[in-house]
Amino acid sequence: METQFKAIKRRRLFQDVVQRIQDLIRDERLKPGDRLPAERELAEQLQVSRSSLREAMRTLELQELVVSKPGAGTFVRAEASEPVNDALVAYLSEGKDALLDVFEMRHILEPQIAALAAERATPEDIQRMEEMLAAQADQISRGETGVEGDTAFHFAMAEATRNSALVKVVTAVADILGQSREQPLQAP
Amino acid sequence: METQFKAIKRRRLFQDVVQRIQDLIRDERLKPGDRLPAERELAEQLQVSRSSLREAMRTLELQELVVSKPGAGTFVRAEASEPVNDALVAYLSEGKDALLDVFEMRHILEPQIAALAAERATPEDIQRMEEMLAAQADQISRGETGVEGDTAFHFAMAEATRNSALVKVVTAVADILGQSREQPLQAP
DNA sequence: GACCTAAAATTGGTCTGACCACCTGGCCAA
DNA sequence: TTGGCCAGGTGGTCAGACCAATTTTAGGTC
Repeated sequence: METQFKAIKRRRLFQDVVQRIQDLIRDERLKPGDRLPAERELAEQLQVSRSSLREAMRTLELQELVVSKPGAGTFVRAEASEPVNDALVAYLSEGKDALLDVFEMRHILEPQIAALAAERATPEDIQRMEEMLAAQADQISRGETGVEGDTAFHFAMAEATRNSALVKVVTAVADILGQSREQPLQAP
Repeated sequence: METQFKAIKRRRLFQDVVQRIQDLIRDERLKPGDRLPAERELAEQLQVSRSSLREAMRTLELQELVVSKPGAGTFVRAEASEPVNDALVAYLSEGKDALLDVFEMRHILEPQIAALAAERATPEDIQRMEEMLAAQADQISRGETGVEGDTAFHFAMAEATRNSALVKVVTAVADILGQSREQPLQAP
């Protein structure tokens, strides 16, 4: 009989440090552009050696959360959201039929988001969405496709849900679909 | 007078080491499961200090190319079939109430995914999902939470939709929610 | 005061050597 | 065969040092 043992995963010091600093950034106690304390000082504050702290820094740097500059210091990265969003876009665009899949995902999300948005939208949200729709109608009347307006409307609706995760995904999806329209011709 | 500046990009030592080992793995001179030379030895071979080598290891580990086991050694990772996109996970985890938002997104996706899966699932898919459910029930009967089984079931269902985008998002969501259970206590 | 320059202080990058906890494998006794 | 014990190897962590790039500061000039 096999009893099941919880896999004891060894926790390394630098991982705790990474977590700690990630939290500080997420909670916006560290804002983009801020300089972290010097390695020696930070190591002492966190009660770890500089070696461990530096291994944590390499991790954070690879996650594009911070950037180290010799002689200057280590800084919280300024443009966090946009480039990371690029990564999401690239990731979701990978693979065969990715475009169709993304389109389908949007189709799935759309009604649910609309429902959520309807629950939570403030008058301001509604006004914004109406503006988006008006802008879209305007675009179409000018003979354009109205794609930009459509994208903006979906984005506004996602924001009205007050759900950051949905906003991120919708943004990425809109990006991908928008991109695909702009470059209809592709490699064989 | 033309002074031409060669684009000086500051290159750090550990980055060279990373490159070197990446190449070895790509060229299959290092195959999955292989053990790398010990840190002390490898450092001497590459003519760098152990500190720099270790920073390189953290990078390779974050790229999921190798894994270090205390007392045992560092091994080339068996290729992960569906590598979890850390960037996506980190991105969706950003911000206030991110966890709640992610949870809500899963709640939104769930019924839709189930519907899609129901349409497209093959007998094999169904069998797999049944196995997942059985495993989950088994876990619960042993007094566990059944979380792993639950996660696996959702993943199987997402795969049954044949939609790669959904699989990716569901995987990331499961990862985030799973992570949050493992680390309940945090910094003050 | 404004402006430039060079020394001093600060900071990340690297190195060295050491100690610890853990894993492995071989040896030996029960 | 089984189980315990021990030595060697390995990753994890630490402390202190030096180097190179950068920032800050202190003088000095106009």
